[in-house]
Amino acid sequence: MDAFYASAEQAAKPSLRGKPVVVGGLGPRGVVATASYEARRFGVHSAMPMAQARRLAPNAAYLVPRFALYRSVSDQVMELLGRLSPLVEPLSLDEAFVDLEAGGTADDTASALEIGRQLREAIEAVTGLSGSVGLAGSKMLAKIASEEAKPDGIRLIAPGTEREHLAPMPVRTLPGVGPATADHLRRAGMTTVDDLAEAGEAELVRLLGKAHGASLHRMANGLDDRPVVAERDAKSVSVEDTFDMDLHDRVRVRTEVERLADRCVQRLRGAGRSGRTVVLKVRRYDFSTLTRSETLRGPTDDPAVVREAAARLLESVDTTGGVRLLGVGVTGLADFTQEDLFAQAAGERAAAVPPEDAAEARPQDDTGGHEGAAEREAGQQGRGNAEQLAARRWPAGHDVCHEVHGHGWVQGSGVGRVTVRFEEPGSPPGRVRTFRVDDPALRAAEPLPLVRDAPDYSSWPASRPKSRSGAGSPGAASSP
DNA sequence: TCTGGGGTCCTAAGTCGG
DNA sequence: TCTGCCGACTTAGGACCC
Repeated sequence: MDAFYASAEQAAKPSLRGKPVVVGGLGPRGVVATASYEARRFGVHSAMPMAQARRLAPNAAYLVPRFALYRSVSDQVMELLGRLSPLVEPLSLDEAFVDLEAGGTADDTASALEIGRQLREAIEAVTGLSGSVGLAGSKMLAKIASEEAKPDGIRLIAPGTEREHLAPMPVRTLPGVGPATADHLRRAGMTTVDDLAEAGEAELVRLLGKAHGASLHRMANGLDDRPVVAERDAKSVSVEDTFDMDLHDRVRVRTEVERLADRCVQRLRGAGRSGRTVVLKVRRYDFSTLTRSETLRGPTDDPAVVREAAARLLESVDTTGGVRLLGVGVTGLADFTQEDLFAQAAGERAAAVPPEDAAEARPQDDTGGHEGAAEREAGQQGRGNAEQLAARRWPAGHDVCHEVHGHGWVQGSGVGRVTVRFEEPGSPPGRVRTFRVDDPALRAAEPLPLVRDAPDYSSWPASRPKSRSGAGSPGAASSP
């Protein structure tokens, strides 16, 4: 999907269409998750610190991510992909590999292109958003093709042309080559994929190690036989928080570690899993990051056990100077717990904890990320002010409903006021009104579907529904 | 106002048991 | 019984991806 989060927000908020939109964490340490193509023209891109984005594009709309909305759109897209093949490998909410051959939906370039065209049409019709399609004989090349297709396009790398296609591209194009590896290669005089192919496997292994070197050499030669894997079990579960201000109080640090351990176990249990190794992550004031881990005798999903392991690990970490981020994770996942080993000890420990500390008693904290951390920091230290409370109750970009004015979204809040724009996906750009933050006529609302009365694709691809006007050719598909 | 959150994979060193 | 080797496992860190 193209600029997925930002595009979804533009589809949901007609007044933002054609305007720069930036989605990400809005706290002092937030980063950009997605920038719309309009915002990219100002130089804003994902992973950029939000403060820098605001300097580059001060007039863009800045919104908090709404994962519930993105997930529902993602489900719709994945459902369409599932119609093409049983082998669909999601990479994230907005990207997936599909093995068309295994699905019997395409077996040559012509049929693949036709299916790709139909898919883009279907995605646009069902979600209102544009997606790009890359077609090739391997995952690596399909991914490269889809990058080239963006935004709102389709691209095929024909069999037999792989090497010549890749040769002039920068090494960063290949999956697995990030800033560090690229720098390493550059110092060895290699900047293009062709340089890697010419260097030979032995040289790359010498430079980058066995696994990385060998796989890079194959990739550089256009060879990639990794299969599309439909279902992959998660190998770890973790939660982490970056604090708006560094934590200095050791007691506070410990409290946060225990909270994170509880949240981690909640997620673990939600997935029906247990884990054997507990990992503590600490990012210090100077951004240096260290991890400590402890392997238990058997897998557990007991909050008290994970909490205590994490607290023990914290003992071995020097936090003087301040803590910027804390994280707790569990790896070595299993589908069972070693109750015979843990039930008794954990039971004793749980009985020793005050009931309000039990995981079940925790308030839901599913907004994810540092906003939650910011609120706790402010609240716990008694520095919570009206601004933060308003931002918490009325997050920028979230849906609201007003008794008189209907559906809208929060444009901003502050000084005891919340500003709402009243519009919804199908409506023309709406009007703005301001209310008191505690106005009883105003309440939070669920996101509305981006498309109403979408055509029925339940028998696609065997037969296509009548396309709506304008969706007939890929070039005419609209890009939000 | 520098630098999120949730993951995966790889490497290397140390330990331990056979 | 002593020594060496090997493999498995644990731990920490780094790189990468979306």
